[in-house]
Amino acid sequence: MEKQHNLSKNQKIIFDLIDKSHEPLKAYSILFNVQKKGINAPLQVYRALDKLVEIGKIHKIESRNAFIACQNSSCQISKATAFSICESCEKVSEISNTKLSKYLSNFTDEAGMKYSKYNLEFFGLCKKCKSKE
Amino acid sequence: MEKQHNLSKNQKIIFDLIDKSHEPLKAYSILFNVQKKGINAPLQVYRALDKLVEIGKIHKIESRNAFIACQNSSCQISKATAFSICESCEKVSEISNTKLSKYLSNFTDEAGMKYSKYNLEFFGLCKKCKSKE
DNA sequence: TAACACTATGTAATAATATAACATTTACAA
DNA sequence: TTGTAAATGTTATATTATTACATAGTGTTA
Ligand SMILES: [Zn+2]
Ligand SMILES: [Zn+2]
Ligand SMILES: [Zn+2]
Ligand SMILES: [Zn+2]
Repeated sequence: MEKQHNLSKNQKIIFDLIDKSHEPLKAYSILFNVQKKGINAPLQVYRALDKLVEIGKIHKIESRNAFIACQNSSCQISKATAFSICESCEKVSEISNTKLSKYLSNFTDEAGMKYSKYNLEFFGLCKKCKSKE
Repeated sequence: MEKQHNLSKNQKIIFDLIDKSHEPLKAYSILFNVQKKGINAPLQVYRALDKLVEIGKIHKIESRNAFIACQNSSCQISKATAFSICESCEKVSEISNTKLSKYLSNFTDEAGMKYSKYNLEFFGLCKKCKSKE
């Protein structure tokens, strides 16, 4: 049984916006979009984003400073994330590949260090962009 | 035979600083440190950083907005990078593990997409910080 | 040499991303 | 109902990164 996180008002507004979007959203673009709903300041956005990331409802695409909704229902805590990023159209997809996540979650370095978390970003051309070349 | 990149004046100053550092450096901390050498503006730093990243002499730690020298002589182009990051002391090391890099370089997703580049960041506690717990 | 292309530099202004500090309110369990 | 943690509201500010434009150096080739 997964822990149920009841989103607060601001968290819900911001999550809904990200979830409906088909592309990663940046914090200030989120801010702009929710101003009609009474969210006026960057900090209100960042606080909601922090919480949503913490509980795994969204992920931050570090190389883009942007946020997407988790596309992988089982990934309630964002400790093991992998994404594919098209360098042409900037389409981002979350990769959910059991073998990959097992491989990385069990990865141990030379010094015997085991990691509690990872983030992997793959870059290339998506199908669409590849066919246009 | 690897292509020899003769660094320009600014590139050399900034690379030397990063290379001597035992921790990732942020752009504005670099700027502060090279002002005595005649580099006065953010853009001069960012231009040198961009070039150094492009030729693989340094890497950007995306989750930290910071830069470290490549610790892996064979990685002249930064298309396949992996790092371990201590969440307590912020120590960062570049991982050079042939199996891992082969696994990731050959990774193909469900849709058959192959990637030309990846960046992986592992998080956890380094040896030192673990023993202090 | 002269013409050209390319890379790098210098400088000012500004855009984009993110956090600090403080006051108040809400949710909810002991 | 009282204590505590979480969330909110607001202002100001810090940090990270780029645009725009002018100039200078480097190397190649006609
Ligand atoms: Zn996810
Ligand atoms: Zn694409
Ligand atoms: Zn490297
Ligand atoms: Zn540590």
